Formats: sequence, structure tokens, C-alpha cells
Amino acid sequence: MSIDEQVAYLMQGADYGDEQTKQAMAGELKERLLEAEKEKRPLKVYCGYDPTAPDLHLGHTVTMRKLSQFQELGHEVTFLIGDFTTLVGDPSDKDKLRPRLSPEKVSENANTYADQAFKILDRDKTIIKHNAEWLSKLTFEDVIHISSNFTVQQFLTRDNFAKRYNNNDPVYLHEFFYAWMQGYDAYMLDADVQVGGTDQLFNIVTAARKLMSALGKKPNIGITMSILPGTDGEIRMSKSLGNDIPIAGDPKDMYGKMMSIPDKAMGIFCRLVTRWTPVEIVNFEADYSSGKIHPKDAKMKLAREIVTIYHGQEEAKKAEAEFVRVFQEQGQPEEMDEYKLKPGQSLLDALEAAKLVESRSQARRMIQQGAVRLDGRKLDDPHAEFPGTGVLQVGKRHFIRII
RNA sequence: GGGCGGAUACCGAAGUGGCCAAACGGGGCUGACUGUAAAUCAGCUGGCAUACGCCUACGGAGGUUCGAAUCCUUCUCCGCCCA
Repeated sequence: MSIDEQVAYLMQGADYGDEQTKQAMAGELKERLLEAEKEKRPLKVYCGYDPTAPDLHLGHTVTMRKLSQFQELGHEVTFLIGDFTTLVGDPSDKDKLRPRLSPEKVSENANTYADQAFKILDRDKTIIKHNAEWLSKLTFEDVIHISSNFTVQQFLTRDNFAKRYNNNDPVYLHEFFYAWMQGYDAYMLDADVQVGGTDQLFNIVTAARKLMSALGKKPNIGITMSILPGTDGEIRMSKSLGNDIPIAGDPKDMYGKMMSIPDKAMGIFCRLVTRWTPVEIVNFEADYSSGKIHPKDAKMKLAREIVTIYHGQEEAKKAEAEFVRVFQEQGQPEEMDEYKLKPGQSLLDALEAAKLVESRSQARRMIQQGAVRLDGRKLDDPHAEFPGTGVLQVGKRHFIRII
């Protein structure tokens, strides 16, 4: 790849909110790539992760995919675990109720994180670091000194702060520290490039660059990635919003979830979470928007690609076959859990005991709404004795074999 | 330290003594349509109960009242203003 192609590849999916910043960053990236080439050194690239939850979903992988592209081009990638910053809490995370995690829990999560990340990153080429290594050693004096490089006004330019400030919502003092701690990470790592989400724009571009300059280093280049929407295609993917696609989950479920994203979100998924090159993506999009390929078939290809990344080709094929069988041909899943019927159980009892519903009230609702079927026949009497063995289905996708 | 305002279900937001399991919007779920797309339509969205109904819930704890999300006391948390 030529340098310009590399820049295009590495900037793919990046978003800075305005075109000028993007141009400026692309320009700097190009310069830095040239410089590295001349000096025969790789760029130092990193992204920090806060191991707040053990399970990763596709949204978390956006920056990992970007790191892997750098890796592909021979650069040095550091996977930074924010074990110290996690204890502080990121202001861009609105989840205020997040319980304070114990250090044990944090390191446990961090391990799971790293394991899942290595489905994307090359384990042997990735450096893992923890920011507690340096952040926990700063003295109060250091903190004051570093803080003196920033003004409150600078922080208030950040949308997230400004908005809450104007709405009279709380803005905590410690949130300000979060931004510069991230900058300090970049400083300690001698980062040439820092990858993050657009929600990190301020931390990466304003705070980190300023701090690095102030401490006498060349400021890092920020690659801030667009935010991946969830299965609704609109709002950022997040577990608490229930629109996430976990990567460690069941491949069939993953495939199904991918199929449920709106057509208009296909493009962004391609750019952010597939292994496809910019050219392949352009062709893919052209194919379905011109009608050459049915959008459904295009989406199936996309779903297959995603499942393949995390579960391999075999599983992806199986997931697809199952999807076709269950949803397109209205058949039954290949495998399902079994439940042994006990004598005298009513429909309600069975639904509850087989754990197809969360409560008896919910079971009643489902029955009333005509969502409960045994071998395709609708069951509508909650109190009738359960008819017998067969495949019991609730809604579109919950099945259990009654034996 | 003083004054004022606020905390409601997954989220946002009404309600300001009985008609409140709590309007409305979003989200989620179910059904119709379909490509588990979009758009649209209908319904559901605390628990228990065949049912009458019962229980738990409007930040926490007490109290007033026949009756409280609504009134009082106090505690916790948040915002604004003054110092």
C-alpha cells in the first residue's frame, strides 16, 4: 500500500464531527507515517479499555479492528487496560449507577476482555499494559501540576460537559481528571496515535495533545471512530439499552441479531466491524443499492462475515442454515433444550417450569396474545392440562422440546 | 454556612389527598404484513390468582388520615442562588 492508501485505510470509519479536523488529522497521520518510514520505526499506537463489564459486544470491537489494521501495516500496538481509570469512571458514560468495582473484579474483567480482543488482534504482536502502573504513582503535587495546564473553560467546550452544565445536571470535578489521565497515558506510552470512539474526541484530541505538548512530547494523532449503532440502527450499541450483539454469545443468536439490523445500518457495520477493505465495501453497497443483490441477501453475507470472525466459518454456516430454517421456512431449530413434562401440569405450569417465560403473568400475556404454539398449533387455555409432547414455541424465537 | 428547587416504572416525563399499577412519548414484547429490513396497523409492558380480588411499588425511615406518589417530620443524593 502506498502512504496515501494507508492513510485512507486507517482513516476509514473515523469521525471528528467536522471535516476540517478530519483533514488535519489525516494530514498529520500522513506526515507521521512518512517520518516513521524514514526513521525505520513503527508507529506506537494504543487504545485504552475500561474493563467495566466482562462481556464485549460488537461496539467494543470497533477500535480493536482499527488497532488490528495498524498491526497489519506493521505498527506497534498497545492494548491498554484502564484498571486505574475504571475506578474513576468515565464521564461520557452516563451510567452513573455503576457500582464501584473491586480491583479483583477489574482484573478479572480485564482478562476476559483481552481474551475476547484476541479474536481480532494478533496476540503475539500486542503489548498489554495497565495504566495503574503509572497513574497510581502520581503524587498530589503531580496532580496539581498537571491540572494547571488546563482551564475550566477548556473543559466546558466539551459538549458533554457543556450540555450537562447548562441543564443543571451534575458535572463532577473528578470527571475533569479523567480526561487528562487519558492524556497522561498517551504521554507515558509515547503514543504516536491514539484510537478511541468519537465520544473520546475531547480526551484524545484536546486533553491528550495539550498535555503531551506541555510535557514536551509530540502530540498524539487521534483516530476517533464512529459509534456503532445497536440492532435498532439508531442508538449506540450498549448492553444496558438492550440493543447489543455480544461477541462471546451463541453464534446463531449473533446471526439473527445481525439480520435484525435495519438495512440502512449495513454500511456502517461494514465499515466498522468487518474485515473488508474499502473497495470491497463500496462494491458491496453498490450491489444492494442498485438491486443487483437483494438487500436481504446482502445482509446475510454481512451476518455471515461477522459470525465468521468470532466463531469461524463452520459455525457461521450452521447459524445461517438455522436462520433459513427457522425464520425463512418457519421450521424449528436443529437443537433445543428439552423439558420433561410432569403429570398434571397445566400450560401455565409448563411454560413457567420450562423457563420460557419470566413469570406466570408474562405467560398469561403470551397465551392471550396468541404467541404460544405446540408443534405449530396455537394453545390458548392457560389452565388446560398440557396436551403432550412436542415442540413448544413462544414468540418467534423461543423454542423448547417437551418430552 | 444560609435560601430555594428537585428525586416517579427500562429511559424521558405527567400526576400534587381517593376515579393511580400511575397519563403521554421512547424503548421492549406479541400479533398482522414482510426479507427477524423499513413503513404501517392492533394489542401487551410489576407480581400472585380460573375468577372476585389480593400483594408490592412513585429516593430511605417515620408520622397525619377512613384513605398518601400526593400532606408533615427526618435522612440520603442532586441542582440553582447567596456567602
